[in-house]
Amino acid sequence: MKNREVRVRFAPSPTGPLHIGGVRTALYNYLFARRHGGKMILRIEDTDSQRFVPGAEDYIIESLKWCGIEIDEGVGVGGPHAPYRQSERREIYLKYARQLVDAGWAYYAFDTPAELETLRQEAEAAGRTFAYNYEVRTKLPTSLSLTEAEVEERIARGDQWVIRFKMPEGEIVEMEDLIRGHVEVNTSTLDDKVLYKSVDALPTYHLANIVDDHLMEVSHVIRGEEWLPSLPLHYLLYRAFGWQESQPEFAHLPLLLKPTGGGKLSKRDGDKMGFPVFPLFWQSPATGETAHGYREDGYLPEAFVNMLALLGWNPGTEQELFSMQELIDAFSLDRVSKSGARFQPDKAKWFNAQYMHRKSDEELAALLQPVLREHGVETTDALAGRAAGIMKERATLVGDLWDLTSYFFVAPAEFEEKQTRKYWKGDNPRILRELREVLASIDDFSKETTEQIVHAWIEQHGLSMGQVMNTLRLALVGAGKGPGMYDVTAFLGREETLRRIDYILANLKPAE
RNA sequence: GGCCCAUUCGUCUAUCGGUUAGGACGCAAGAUUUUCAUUCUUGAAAGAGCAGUUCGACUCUGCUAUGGGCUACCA
Repeated sequence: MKNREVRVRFAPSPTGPLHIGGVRTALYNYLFARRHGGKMILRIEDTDSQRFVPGAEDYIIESLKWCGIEIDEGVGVGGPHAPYRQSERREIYLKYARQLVDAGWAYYAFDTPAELETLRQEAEAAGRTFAYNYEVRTKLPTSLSLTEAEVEERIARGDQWVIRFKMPEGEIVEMEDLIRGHVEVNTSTLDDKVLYKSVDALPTYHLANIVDDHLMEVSHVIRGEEWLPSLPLHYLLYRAFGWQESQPEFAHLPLLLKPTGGGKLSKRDGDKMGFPVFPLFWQSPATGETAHGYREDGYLPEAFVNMLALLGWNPGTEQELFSMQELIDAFSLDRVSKSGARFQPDKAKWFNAQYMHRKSDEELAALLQPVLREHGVETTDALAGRAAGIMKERATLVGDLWDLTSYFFVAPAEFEEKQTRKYWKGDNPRILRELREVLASIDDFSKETTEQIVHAWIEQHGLSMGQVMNTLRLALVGAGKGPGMYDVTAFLGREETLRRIDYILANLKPAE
């Protein structure tokens, strides 16, 4: 299928919050679509009525929106192939399942769980692995072993049934994966997967997925590696339907692994090691259980997306910081790696810090204002931006901004003990009193002028720079933190600077 | 157990038969410094093992080992 319109889909199941692995899959689909001028489809695969979780769909949509992953077609935006929620497409699938039965590619099965269990135990007793395949299907009540009349009767009287794919025996399926290359599998090692179930009148993933991808004219299926084992089934389904001509190309993405130990990344890892595995905060409607999200934990979406993009893909250059547009321009499936990528929380922080450092004062004001309000501080955007701008180099997460800038807005009422012990002793209070008079005489309280005058005064009196500056820092900040002192004095202005000095002189007893 | 996929510094990765195996995170040391950071410099740190192909393998092939995924009327 050369030169056909690129149409990709992200097709999550609404069984809970979207995991960052899922976000990455969505991102790669999006980048691929945009890179090739194609369409990005969002399809909700809610064919498991048992595992449906209310709110999960909204969560998915909001997560993608936060990341800047735009949907061209699908749930929430509509499109020519609507509906895009599989539960709303249920009447479509039975027809296709029956088509397969009629063509001899599938069959009705009436077996009960008990019957299956008996066979499973027999197999185990004989030391064989149980699989529902060519060997066992003839031993069970199916449309292959029953007469047509019997089948019709069972269906008519309301027996539960499923339609299973009749997996061929001893055939080599040859497949091509855009990331992994040539893969082949012997069908004898596969089993007869359920395609449709009468209990809830819904298809299983395999059927719904193939039918919808075909109907929605999907050109490339980009999904997680956990789907690789079912690729032969999917190939066979395209063949059974006679859709080989329009069969999409496949790309199976490497998995995201735990930071330490083995296995896929899971929610528990995040809780245990203190980093989010979800893009947004989540609260389970059933248990009330909550989970951290990158957004609420103070990560910027650009940083989050940048970090995720580089987990399993690289541009082949040494560039590490990418805007979404740069990612789109550089993205290519053949630079996606084959092996699983271990998630690294430290790197996520590093990326965020890089983006924090690059924010303008205006952008920072928008980030800081809500935090300030939370702490009861009312100030202008200009001031908030200026304070954040002075301190942004020290920030990793958005939330760091409060601790970094609070003293610009709130005068210290208490003084850090360590700093007090170190600097509020000996001659220092007296020196500060003298410094107060120097400062009081300065008309132009700009950073440069103040620095010039104070430094000259320090030199003239043969004082220690460290002693004077840190004592002043204690007075103005209340602790041993903050930017250069003249940033603080200039921001505070003369009146507030003097007020804070008077306060410490009047209220803090020198240490001994 | 069976099937499939994978395997370069601790981690993410570059290398597409010939390189002093490069970069980044993290770590260590140093410089800067008025606190805390930032920044800069430097350093330690890798081709799973064994065969084979080849003049020459990290790169190709096979086996082994290890890791991972799948093995539901879940996706």
